[in-house]
Amino acid sequence: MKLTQAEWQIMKALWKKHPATARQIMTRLPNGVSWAYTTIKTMLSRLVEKNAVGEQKRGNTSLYEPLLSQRKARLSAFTSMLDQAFDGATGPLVHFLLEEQQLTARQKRELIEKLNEESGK
Amino acid sequence: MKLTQAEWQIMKALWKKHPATARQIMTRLPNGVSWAYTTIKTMLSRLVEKNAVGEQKRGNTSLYEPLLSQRKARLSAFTSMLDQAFDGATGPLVHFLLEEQQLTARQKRELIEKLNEESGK
DNA sequence: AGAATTCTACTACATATGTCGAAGATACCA
DNA sequence: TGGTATCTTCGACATATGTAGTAGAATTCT
Repeated sequence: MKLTQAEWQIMKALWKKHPATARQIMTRLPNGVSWAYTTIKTMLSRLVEKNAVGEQKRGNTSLYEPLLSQRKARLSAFTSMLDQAFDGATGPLVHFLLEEQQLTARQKRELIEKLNEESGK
Repeated sequence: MKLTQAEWQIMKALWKKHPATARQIMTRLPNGVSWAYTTIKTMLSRLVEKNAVGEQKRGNTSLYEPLLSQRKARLSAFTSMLDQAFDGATGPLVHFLLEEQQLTARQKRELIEKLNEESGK
């Protein structure tokens, strides 16, 4: 389930708290993003189509709920980036993470800790 | 410089060896991908537009050359994924990498080694 | 009840992306 | 030198994506 950029915005707002109305989602969008109400409705419809979001009506208003978890969305974003740019190989990615200073010293330390924890169990 | 999926295919073929003609690129595409010659030309034109690829004519034939390095392309793919799906925070990504078994035991070991090397210097 | 507000369902439209085909210019081979 | 293969340039078309307007139904306020 690959989300587009705009869809990510909607999903993030929805993951924060749900179920939620389109109106609520609108208020939760990041500052830079100011979409028309109908734009949000359109995005939601498309997400419902894709089964990434569920919709139930309460009165004349729709309540939306994520069907796609953030974890899965992330996994999908990650693996598709990995396939695309690193031919699916985590090896080069790891190399890249280290070489490109994508990790701060602190993160590296934490990473080491976690890795050690894991190898310990 | 964000590349689309199709553009990645072309770039990968071009990175392998360059300069290269459209025809050569065609033969280097992965097995699954069998685009018409003109499709490849179209992709190349668009990449030239974007300054990701340079073009020089030799006779009536164009020679193409990457202007965008694989490193930069990867960096861009990575950071845009990171921004999109992990709000730009490597912390959650690292967590994710470990939790989701995205790394094999061997990779984790290597990672530890590298991290240690680094912290040592 | 009538007006104002808010929703939904549709439609629309621009730009991006994936994929070519056609037509004319070039190059190469018998 | 004529034919055949190959290139290039343009244009085209479908689907995806971003963004929103309109019209009519439902709800709410006064």
